[in-house]
Amino acid sequence: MLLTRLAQVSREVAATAARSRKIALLAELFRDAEADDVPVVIPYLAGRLPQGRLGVGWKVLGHPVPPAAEPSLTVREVDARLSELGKVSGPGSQAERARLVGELMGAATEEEQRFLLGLLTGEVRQGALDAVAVEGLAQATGADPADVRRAVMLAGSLQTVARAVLGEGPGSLERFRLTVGRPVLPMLAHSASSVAEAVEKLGACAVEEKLDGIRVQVHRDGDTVRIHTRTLDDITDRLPEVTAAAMELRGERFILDGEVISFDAAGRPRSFQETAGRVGSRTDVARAAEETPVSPVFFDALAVDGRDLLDLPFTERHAELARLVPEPMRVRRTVVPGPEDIPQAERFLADTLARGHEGVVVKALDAPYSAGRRGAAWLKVKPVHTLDLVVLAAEWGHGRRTGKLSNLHLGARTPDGGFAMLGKTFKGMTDAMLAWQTEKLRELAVEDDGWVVRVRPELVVEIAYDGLQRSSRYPAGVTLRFARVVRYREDKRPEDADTVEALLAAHPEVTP
DNA sequence: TTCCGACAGTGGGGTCGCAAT
DNA sequence: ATTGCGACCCCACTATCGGAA
Repeated sequence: MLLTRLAQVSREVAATAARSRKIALLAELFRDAEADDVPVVIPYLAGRLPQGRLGVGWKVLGHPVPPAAEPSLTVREVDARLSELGKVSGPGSQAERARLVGELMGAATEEEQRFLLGLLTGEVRQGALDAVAVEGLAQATGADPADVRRAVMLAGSLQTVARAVLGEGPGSLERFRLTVGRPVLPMLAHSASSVAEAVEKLGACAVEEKLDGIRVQVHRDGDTVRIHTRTLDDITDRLPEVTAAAMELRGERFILDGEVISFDAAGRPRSFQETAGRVGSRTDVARAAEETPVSPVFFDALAVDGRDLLDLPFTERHAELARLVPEPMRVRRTVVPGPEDIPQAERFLADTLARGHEGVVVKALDAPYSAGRRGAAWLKVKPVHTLDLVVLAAEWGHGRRTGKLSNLHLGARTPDGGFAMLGKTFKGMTDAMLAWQTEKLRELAVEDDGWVVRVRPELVVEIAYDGLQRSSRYPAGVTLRFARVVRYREDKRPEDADTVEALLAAHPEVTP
């Protein structure tokens, strides 16, 4: 298959908002793909490279190359060239990668160049990723979309399933079963603004502590342990303590879901930054493990003794978990029979926060494990802080925000009468707010370099955030975690905004 | 007809590791 | 030795489509 076909379909898919039309376009393309094209066409259409990331970013791609007049590249040829590119390493590798990319781009037409650029930078933005590809696959083969989706979740990979179903038909989907040793996409949670709201929604539920660490899926098959992240990357080699812990458990074959986190000597959780730094360390794991040991804390069992538990209600899965995993290695929880017991749930949240954790996850007792879904059966509740800050500048948006001032630079007052930038946010604003702030900030503009528009510090905005973290980037030595806009405060003047001093006082656990 | 679940888009900060300087 | 870049952790929120109620 020619790359130009893919690039055309991608453009058409991006041009339509209707999901049904996107699906039909992908289905038509899948039907035309040859068997050997499939392992490439599928990930490309889902906006991914089969090789994963290649170490090619905006810097390497920064030099435009004159496009070819006629399309000639095949999908498989592109894939082969990118595989070569991925193998380049060592001194001089960056220049060599740039050369290879330039060569490839030179063979591509303008439309193909745009498509490749999106692929290489992970920004295809055609409004069709995995979910639409799954539907398209079902339509192309006559399979039940639910069966295709389930197979993808269990295989942890779209292309494996695509190859099977396009080559052998819907019957092949049956062989994708939960298998110890093969990672499954984890179930995710929605947010709720209070435990009361969450319990009202779910009824009988478990309220569990939410640890601020790294999500892990631990597989043990006899003497073999494998540890995967939320995106199914294998991080076994970085976490010897977790492997050891899994070997201590009273089971030979299982899949557990949990969080890995570092506790200090007093048993208090270390900051996310410390845990993440440890889990990210690959070079001297033994030393990292000594300095910042981590512990696995489990909250679900997907398989035990090779038995698939996914469709069992949470109550039963948890009973299996409790049989296998001793209490200290399980997440703390309380079972809440119904809305009349909301005070119990609230006490549990308060207690969890007092012990230094992030919040709670409220889980319906009767819900199955919805692998790969952001199911409504799990609701996270975290405390939200708010501040009144001053807009110091704003950045021009991209994509659907092109032409709008989007990303706000936020400042808190300093003792000298100035402002210290605490971070940025583009979250929480509606289209109406986006339009309003674009107008307003243009009136206040003092400088526009085409990227950042600096403004007179006069506009006050209420910002919600999850907490403070240390920062080497910002002048106060701290930055807001997950800042988002709540509303503009036109009733407030900049001198009414919050101060850095007050912010630091409100978060004594974080020192700049 | 209205509601709501699922999904994509829009990017945020930090840390690590590698290559370049 | 330091700096810059890319990958990959954590993540909130809104808009939109299309099926469910």
